[in-house]
Amino acid sequence: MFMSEASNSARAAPLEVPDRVYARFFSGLADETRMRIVRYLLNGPKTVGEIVGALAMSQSRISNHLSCLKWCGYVEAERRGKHVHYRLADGSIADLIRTASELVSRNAAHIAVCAQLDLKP
Amino acid sequence: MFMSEASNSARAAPLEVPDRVYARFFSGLADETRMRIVRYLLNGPKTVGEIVGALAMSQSRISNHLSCLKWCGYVEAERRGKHVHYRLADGSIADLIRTASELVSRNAAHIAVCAQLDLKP
DNA sequence: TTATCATATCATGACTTCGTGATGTGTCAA
DNA sequence: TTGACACATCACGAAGTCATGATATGATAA
Repeated sequence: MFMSEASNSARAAPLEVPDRVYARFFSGLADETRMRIVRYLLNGPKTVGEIVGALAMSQSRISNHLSCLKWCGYVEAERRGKHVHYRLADGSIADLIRTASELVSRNAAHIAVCAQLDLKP
Repeated sequence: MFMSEASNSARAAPLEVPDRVYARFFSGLADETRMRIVRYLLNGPKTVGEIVGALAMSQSRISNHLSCLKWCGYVEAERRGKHVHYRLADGSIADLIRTASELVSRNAAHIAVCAQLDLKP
């Protein structure tokens, strides 16, 4: 069927997820715009227009990033009439942010200086 | 002083961390090589040489990524003689990976197909 | 010292990602 | 239907990231 994967064994084993997929997943949050969207959605579901207004960014920009976030499973979309409502796909996404907060706040100033990944300072 | 930031108020407020810094932080895990290193370090501290051997990658490649991970606060280094031992900087990094695991495994196949972020399928 | 092992840093080219502006799709009301 | 509104998609140029190979640094032993 559609997108099967290692479904030959009797019981669904812990399903070894390749590191490449983990990296892709985290790259969903590795962008300022997407991070702002996700954190804005912590306040509850919002339409695209609301997000565009709140973040003061172009519609195509927001829409592009939303599609990226949706693909990675961070958000879910639901059409209601002319509007599309986006919400965080799972409560544990907030946990993810929270855990990161603790780690980040310990050396935020340090990380902030890093303009490029290869050229840290 | 060096790298001050919003340190004018009497009490250290929750220290509003800009989204740009969160994004930078997560970009530390947004690379397959770095993810492999981090997950390998879940087994305990390792020297650079051990990591190079285990992941079968060039020394400069590993070293570059380690310095990136160190900068973002994922790992800490300690020199002992000729060797440098790297370890995860904090126990909650394992939590981060664990939380992500649950989210990822729900649609690993979906994420895996995403070859490029903008060009999803 | 000098040689050697272990690790770090750097410049370069290939590749990826981002934002923008233009255009496409879907929905509803008139 | 047509028009207008809300959103999605696309191509392109600018900027960022990665792996590589060469070179630099640090530590120990001879």
